[in-house]
This record gives sequence, C-alpha cells and structure tokens, in this order.
Amino acid sequence: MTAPPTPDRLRLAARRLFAEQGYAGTSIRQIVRRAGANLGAVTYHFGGKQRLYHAVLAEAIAPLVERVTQAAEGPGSPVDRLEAVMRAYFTHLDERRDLPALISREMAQGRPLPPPMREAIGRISQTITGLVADGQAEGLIPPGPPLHFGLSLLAQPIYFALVRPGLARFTEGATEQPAWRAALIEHAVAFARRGLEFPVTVEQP
Amino acid sequence: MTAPPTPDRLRLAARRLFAEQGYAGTSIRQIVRRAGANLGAVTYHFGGKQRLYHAVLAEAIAPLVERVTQAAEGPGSPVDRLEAVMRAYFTHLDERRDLPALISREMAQGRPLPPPMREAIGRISQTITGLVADGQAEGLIPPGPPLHFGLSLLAQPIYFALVRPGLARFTEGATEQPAWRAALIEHAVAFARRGLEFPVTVEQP
DNA sequence: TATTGACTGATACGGTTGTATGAAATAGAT
DNA sequence: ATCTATTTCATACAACCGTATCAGTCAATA
Repeated sequence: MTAPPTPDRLRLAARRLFAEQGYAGTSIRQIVRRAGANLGAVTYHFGGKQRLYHAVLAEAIAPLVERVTQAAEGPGSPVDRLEAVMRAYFTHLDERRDLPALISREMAQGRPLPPPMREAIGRISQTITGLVADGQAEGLIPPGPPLHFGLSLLAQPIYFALVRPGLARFTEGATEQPAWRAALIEHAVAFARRGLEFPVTVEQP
Repeated sequence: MTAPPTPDRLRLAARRLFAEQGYAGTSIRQIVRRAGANLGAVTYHFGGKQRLYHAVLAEAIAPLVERVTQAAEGPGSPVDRLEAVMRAYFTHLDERRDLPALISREMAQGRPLPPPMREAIGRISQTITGLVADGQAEGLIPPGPPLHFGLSLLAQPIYFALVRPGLARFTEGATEQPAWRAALIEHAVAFARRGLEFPVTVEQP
C-alpha cells in the first residue's frame, strides 16, 4: 500500500479546498498540509497556485464533457437523449461533489473563464442545443431558442448539486439518504420531460 | 447633489466586491477605496469585516422574502401563485444582480449559513412548499415531496442569474439585450408550468 | 465662543500570504 | 559504488492582510 505520487495528492487536496473555500480563501499551506507534502511542493510541481488551480479545473471538467457527449450519442429520440444527458450530469456531479462549487464560483466572477472551462462549456452547450434543435425539427419540442431549453435542463442538476450542502444542513441530513436522492433525480427528470415536450394531446402544426 | 452617507457607500461597495470576488478575496482596503472612505471606516461603522458582510447579506435578502411572500398571497390558483413567486425571483435577481453570487458562494461553503440567510431561506422554502401542497390537494400538481417541486422552481431563476455573467461573455453580449432576457423569462415560466402541472388530458384519481 | 460628540484620517502592529532559494535526501543508471 | 537528476525540506523575504490606536476635523449645542 504505497501512497499516490505527490502531484496527485496535491490535486486532490486542492480540489476539495478550492471547492469549499474558494481560490482566495485557500492557502498553499493548507493544501500541502492536507496533501502531506512540503510547502515548496506546489511551486515545484505546478509552478504556482494559479497553475495548480487551472490543473484542478481541467481535471474535474474533462470527464464531464466525455460523459455528456457519450450520452448525447445514445439511442432513442432527441428527448430521450436529453434525458440521458441530464442523468449524466446528475451522476457526474454526484461523483465529484466539489465540482458545482468550483463551476459556480468561476461563473459568478467578473473576469474571463479559465481556458479549460471555457472550452468544455462550449462543447457541452453545442451538444445540447443540437439535440434540442433536432427535437424541434421532429415536432417533439416546442419552438424557441434551443439555448433556452438547454439552460432549463442544466439548471436542475447544477442547482441541486450546488445547494446540496446547505440543504443537508437544513434538513438535518435527511436529504443525504440515497433513497431521497434517487427520488429527487427521478422527479427532476420527469419535471424536465414535461417541461421539454409539448403537452401530450396538443395538435402540432 | 450630496453623496450618500459613508455606511451606505460602504455597503454598496462591499456588496459588489463580495459578490465578484468572494469574502476572502475581498480586502477592506479595496472596499474603502471603492467607497471613497478611509481604512478605519469599516471597523468604525460596522465593527469589522465579518459584520459588514453579514449586514450586506441581510440587506440584500430581506426584500426578497418580502416580495416572495407577497407574490404567494396573490390571486389565482396555487400554480398561478407559484408562477408569481418565480417571476418575483426573476425580478429581484435582475435588480440585485450580485445576489446570486453571494447566495451560491455561501451555499457551496462547508460552514453553517449566516443567520440572516438561514432565516430567509427557511421562510421562503416554507411559503413555496405550502403552495405546492395546496396545488397537490386540488389535484393540479402531481404527487411527490413538495420540496422537490420547490427546488425545481427555484433552480431556473437562480441558475440563470448565476450564469448570466458567464453567458454574456460567451454570447458576446447578445444575452444581455432586454428582449432576449424577457423571452428567456417567458420560456422559463412556461417550462416550469408544464413541469409543474399534470399533462393536460390525463385523468386524475 | 467654548464644548461636546460623531466622524475622518494617517500610521503602526502582529500575523499570514505566495514565492524564491539553496541545502539535504533520494532514486536510477552506469 | 559513483555520479546525476529529481524531489523533498527548511528557511527567508517582501507584500498584504484585518484591526487598533490616537490625533485631527467638523457640526451642533449651549
């Protein structure tokens, strides 16, 4: 049982701390202490705090892009595939519980997005709006800018993941039980499907 | 044309800076410089950085609670009133564009919520879940935990407001035009109503 | 006009920050 | 076993942090 190499331990510790306390709220000394490394380790392996931060962002987001594009290429109608994308988001954000905090902090900031993030968001956005446009072409989804529907779809998994810690504190842990979380996901998917599709019996032009 | 009193100028400058850069990322020196006040002003008028931060949170959130409860007491069915609550959120977050950043940063953090925030969220949550339960009792809304529907409803205005700066950077300002924003709100309301209500022709037990 | 209270302003202090530096330790190849 | 390249470690440094201190300003009151 040998410990993972220092750069990996640094990335892990940094991801957790950046997510919890933000970039400015986290010091290099905190990171290296949690990673069991020396103060100089961050500068040596990554070249500085900012570079480590970008590395953390890139590593956390890359598999999400992979997962989303894979879900978008699955079977079924465009609406089915949008549901798969939504579920991919839920799964990914559940496995990397610190990601939404990282994302939302970055989005809320004034300055431009870090390159890895900007590229990932562009890819995902393109995938989703493409699916929406397909669904509209088939008459499954009401007309309107595809970006609107894309935003509505992602709002739920990201918002849920974002408020998860606060929610757990509010409900004294009840919302952390697997059964409750599974039910929430099913609700969100059903809610989004109803929102996405035409009401069942309305005639379409 | 006389300038507003120092505490007001401090609150305003602090709100903007805290929203943009977070609590740890903002220094007292930045705040007083933007407010045109002296370094000692924050300590003198508020007793310290943390106290100023709490004052900013309370001031930004209190009118939201007021607006939401007012919308919840309006006319129409429970679903109509939920729509009014959603529109109240959109309006409030549009007037206080820095609020979602403040909220989400706080929610994403590990430590307990500041008292003014915790109380406000409790009040709003109670109002919304009450309306959802009413709607379910009248057979307008499908069964399920009211909290689920409450989360789905708030996900859109908060998420939209949160990603707004990033989105504007992405679309080169197109999403900042009033027409685009109005269309997005109408879309979100329609989306949520479809998600909230039973499909139109389904028989209810 | 003298006095009191509220406020502003400049400076100081201990502590923490990110980074730089160079010596010590380690590992791999010859 | 010796050399070399890589990584660890302890320390140093300038810059900045939040707060405290205290003299100065100003307005209102008596």
